[in-house]
Amino acid sequence: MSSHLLKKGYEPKKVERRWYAYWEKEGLFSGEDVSDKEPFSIVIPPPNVTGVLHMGHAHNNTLQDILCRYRRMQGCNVLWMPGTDHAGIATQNVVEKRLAKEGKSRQSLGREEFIKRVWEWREEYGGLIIKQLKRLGASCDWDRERFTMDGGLSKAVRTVFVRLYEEGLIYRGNYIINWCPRCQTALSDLEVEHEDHNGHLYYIRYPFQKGNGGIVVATTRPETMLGDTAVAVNPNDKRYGGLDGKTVILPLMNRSIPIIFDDYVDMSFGTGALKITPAHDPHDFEIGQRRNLDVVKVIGGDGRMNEQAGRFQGKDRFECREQVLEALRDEGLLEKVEPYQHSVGHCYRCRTTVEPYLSRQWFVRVKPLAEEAIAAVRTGATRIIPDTWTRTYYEWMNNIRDWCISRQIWWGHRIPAWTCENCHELTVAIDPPTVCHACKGTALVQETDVLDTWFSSALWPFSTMGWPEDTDTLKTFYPTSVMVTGFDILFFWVARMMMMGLHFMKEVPFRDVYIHALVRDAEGKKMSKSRGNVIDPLYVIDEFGTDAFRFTLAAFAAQGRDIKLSEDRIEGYRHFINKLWNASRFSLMNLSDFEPDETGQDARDLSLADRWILSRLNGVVEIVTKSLDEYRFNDAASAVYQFVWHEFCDWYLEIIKPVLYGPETLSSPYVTTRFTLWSALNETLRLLHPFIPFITEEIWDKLPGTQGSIMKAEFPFPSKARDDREAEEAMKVLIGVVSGIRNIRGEMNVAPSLSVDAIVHSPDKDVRELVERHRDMILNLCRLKGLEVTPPDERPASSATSVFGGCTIFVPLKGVIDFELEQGRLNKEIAKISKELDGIGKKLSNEDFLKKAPQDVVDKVRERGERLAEKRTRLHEHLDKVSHLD
RNA sequence: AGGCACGUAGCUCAGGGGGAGAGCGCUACCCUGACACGGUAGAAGUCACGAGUUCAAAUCUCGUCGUGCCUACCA
Repeated sequence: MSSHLLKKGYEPKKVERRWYAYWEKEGLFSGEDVSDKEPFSIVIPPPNVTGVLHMGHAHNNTLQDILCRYRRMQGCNVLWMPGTDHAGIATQNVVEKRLAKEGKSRQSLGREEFIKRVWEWREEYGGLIIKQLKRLGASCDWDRERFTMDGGLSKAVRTVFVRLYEEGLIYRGNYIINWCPRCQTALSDLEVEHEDHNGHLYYIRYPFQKGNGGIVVATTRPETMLGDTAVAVNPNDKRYGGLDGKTVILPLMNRSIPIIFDDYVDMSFGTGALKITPAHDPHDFEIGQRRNLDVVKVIGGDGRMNEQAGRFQGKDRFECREQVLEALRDEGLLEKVEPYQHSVGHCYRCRTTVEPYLSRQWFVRVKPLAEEAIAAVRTGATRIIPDTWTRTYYEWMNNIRDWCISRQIWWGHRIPAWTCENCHELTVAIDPPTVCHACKGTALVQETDVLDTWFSSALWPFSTMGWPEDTDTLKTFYPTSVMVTGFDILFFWVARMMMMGLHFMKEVPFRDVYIHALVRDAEGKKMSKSRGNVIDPLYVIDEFGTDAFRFTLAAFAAQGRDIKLSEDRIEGYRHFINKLWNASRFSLMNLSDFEPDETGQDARDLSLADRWILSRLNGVVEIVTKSLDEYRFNDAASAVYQFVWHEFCDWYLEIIKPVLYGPETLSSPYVTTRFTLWSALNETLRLLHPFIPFITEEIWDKLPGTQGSIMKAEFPFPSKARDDREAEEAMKVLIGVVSGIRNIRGEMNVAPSLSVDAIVHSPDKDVRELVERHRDMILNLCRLKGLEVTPPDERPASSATSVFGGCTIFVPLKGVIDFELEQGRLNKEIAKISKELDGIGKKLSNEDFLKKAPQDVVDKVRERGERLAEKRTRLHEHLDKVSHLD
């Protein structure tokens, strides 16, 4: 028997590198475009090219990998489509920062040169996160790696744009959009993050043009008053009756502006008078449209006041606010200032306060698209899991507003629209047109804006598969099986993929959407760089190994609850990996010369323990399979953890040691035990592989009788035929007896080195025979020197007692028994039983319970009551004896 | 302002109408020939609070309190 098969400690680093390279080399991650096998596909939520792997990615991709490896082993044709996202604003920011270090700007380079630099940057650094995903063990089909700016995907983007335009679902127009003065681009509503802000409500008097007095308006943004073109009041507001047709003088600007009546105005807010700035507020804009008001833009794209702002021109908008207030104070027009909390929008990329800004932009009319997307979930074509998110999805889809898709940046898909310099008509086309569609003129100038990055992301499930070509990949793998993602991009991405998928593929992009939780720090706070509480996944992998990390993530991935992660918790699961390693090491030591074929399968005469462990294994396989099918990763992980540690290691391995250590290697028990050990380990490894791919492959490789990668082995499947209730029931009895004896030893302070005797009384002949037949096992597990099994008989003198099932267990402790200790032990047990019996008694004496509860429940309670009562009686008897000298 | 989720052992969380569970931590003993990243045994909970439904509630309903998150065009 040799012990060099596995090293004493598991060394993840080398193992991980070796096996990942092997898997890649052997092409084990490849999906087949044409295959008879059942397809299973996932498209990866593409990380930003600028990204580095964070906990969110690690969690997200671990779950996807578990699913992919699971399905692959089940015989599916699996495609896990990988790739990255060009992340327009983020990437542009990164490259601009680098340029700044060289003393350059994107403007100084020019558009074309700048784009070239971005591509160069991408070549050099863009692959970082892909490498990191590989360290996680991600089994993506890397040969298919996509990038949202690739030629094929760009073609898909242009195709979609043109078709939507032609269908009237894309339009261009002047509207108030969210503008980031730092990024100098429009943002969609979703890209604005609202935060509560402790500001002020300023009350400003606008004097009447004629006569004395004036009207007081309230605003949080006094600088916008420079662009006011009206003051509105509610027509029902008695305070302002008779002001119709009156005008006021706009302070500081000395413009005369009308007082108008509009239902929109809330009488109860402020003074009931609302200043109207159509160019800088979405509602004001609407009112302005309705009432044909002038539009005066006073803030420029850079966040500074423009030439319309009079003497404030050139000032930053916030600086201007202070100066406007100062000026109003000087003129005595600032009536009062109140502290006021309101929410302020910030750019999700750079945190700059967003400016509502009137400009010409491109929009998608999403309502019609959203209707299809709502219906798809309602009919169950796509399931959202957990179900609670369905409501959120509907809520958002029902209230959806048009999507601003144009961005005034350079990095991205340039909008395929050309303006004719001659007739100013737009020509929209997939490929650059040579003539204007209207006047046939040839002087065409392309739109300079690019598309929102999410526009191309929305096409990801089919653009990555070759659309608009009609490819085999699409035929085989679309719709994808499941989208695994966090709720933070449910709207940004999932909803939009639904809309685009349905519209262009006429089919949902995915059957299931599994929404997982966020990974937080140990205190439940969101991990963020500024907070300094991030745990770097790569550090974790280096420190604890990928498998321990993955298993932790799976074990904590309960639906609907965020994961609070700390190093301690990962360390705990490293112990599990180590346990598996050592159990395997032990097994391999005893299987070194084992050949599965040499054991006649039919001739096997399995021991009770053998039958038990195989039956239990079947039970775990059932739980794992069912749990993974329902995306309950934590249930799967804890079931397998429980089995490996507390059944396979704690009981099975301990039970079989004497057989393996014994001299009789030709005996039937030796042969069958080795066979069972081998099959159980073999199956357990396959069961564990999706969660912890590296260590299982390493052990698999060393396990006799296995061929090729474990990735190609079959995932275990549960079978009724393998359920062995009889063996499980019998083992329950033996485990109970062993635990009873151990309990006595432990509580009575019997030194572990001391061998004692035990006596088991049972009125049940079958139980006696069972215990008798496994006396060696019990002797060994309890360190006994003798075991006697008899029908209930005279109670052995000077002994401690334990009652389990029908058995009464005695451990004679002549001379060493501490009567007080024993009494305490018995009393405690009796008290526990009595308390339970009280409850049961109450139930059984309740007429209604007996009448209305289902019969099987009544029977069960009654039976349990009898059992407990009997047990208590026996304990009482012993307590009596122990109390009256022994 | 609305909406959603969550309050179960010291900590992190499963469970979801009929016997309160796990992991970590804790206590005692043990380096027994896979593993001290280990073994054996043990202690520990008014299942947030209050009502209701029910023969029966940690579990279902309503309310209260607390904690998180999301949405929103409250000047």
